[in-house]
Amino acid sequence: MRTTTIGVASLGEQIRTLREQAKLSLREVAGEIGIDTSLLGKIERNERQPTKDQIKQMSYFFKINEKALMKEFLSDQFAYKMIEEEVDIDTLRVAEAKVSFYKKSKR
Amino acid sequence: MRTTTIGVASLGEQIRTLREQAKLSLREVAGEIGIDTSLLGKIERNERQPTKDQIKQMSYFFKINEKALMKEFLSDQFAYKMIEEEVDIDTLRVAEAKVSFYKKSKR
DNA sequence: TCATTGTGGACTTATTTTGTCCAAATTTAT
DNA sequence: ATAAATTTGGACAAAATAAGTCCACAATGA
Repeated sequence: MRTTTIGVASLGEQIRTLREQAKLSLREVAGEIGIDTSLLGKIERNERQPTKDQIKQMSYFFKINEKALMKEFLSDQFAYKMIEEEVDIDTLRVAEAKVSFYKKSKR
Repeated sequence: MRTTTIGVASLGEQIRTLREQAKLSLREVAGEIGIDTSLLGKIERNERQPTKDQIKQMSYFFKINEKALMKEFLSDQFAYKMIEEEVDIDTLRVAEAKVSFYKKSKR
């Protein structure tokens, strides 16, 4: 039986995995995406957050769904923030309620 | 029977409610907290995000739990971000999984 | 009508974050 | 073993984002 950790990886780790599976170097991918090698390295190590545009470029390059990558990006940000601010997990339930409420308010 | 909207309000709205229930003006509260009247007004209208310190000041002033206000603050931010980036609600489930995973990793 | 309160916008200042450069370390191949 | 390529780390510059201020105007109401 598999452990529960399968499928949980940070955005950076996921990008690194994609690159390694394609057997490409940082330089090759960074060049293609139009960013510095060092920057891509940092993104893979979660030392820098990619911009929206970089997420788009990467999803094109690796031929994966852009929204899926965006989801990884945001869930990562939320998780880091919650740990940093030491709020309990219920914060996410409140956020969920607010999303549907705010969406309704707009109409 | 109550509607489902009870209890869902933005951080700014909640702060405004607290102030109005105390029958205080923007100037009075802002002065006490040490910020500009205009800034407090903007915070109540969600045009500015309060800093961590301001959240602390307000929780002291209105005698409410600081963590609870912080929860409102973060859930608000998450909700706005999700709507802006148009990601689906499942993003929050992923975030939840990541929180427990990252916390375990740290030990 | 006068005084107080709240709003809106333009602008400045501060803070945060990205991105670059380069040198050192690590890995890989010959 | 050593040379070449790859990756990492840190210091710094540049850019982007966000807070905070000031002031004029609008609204409220005594």
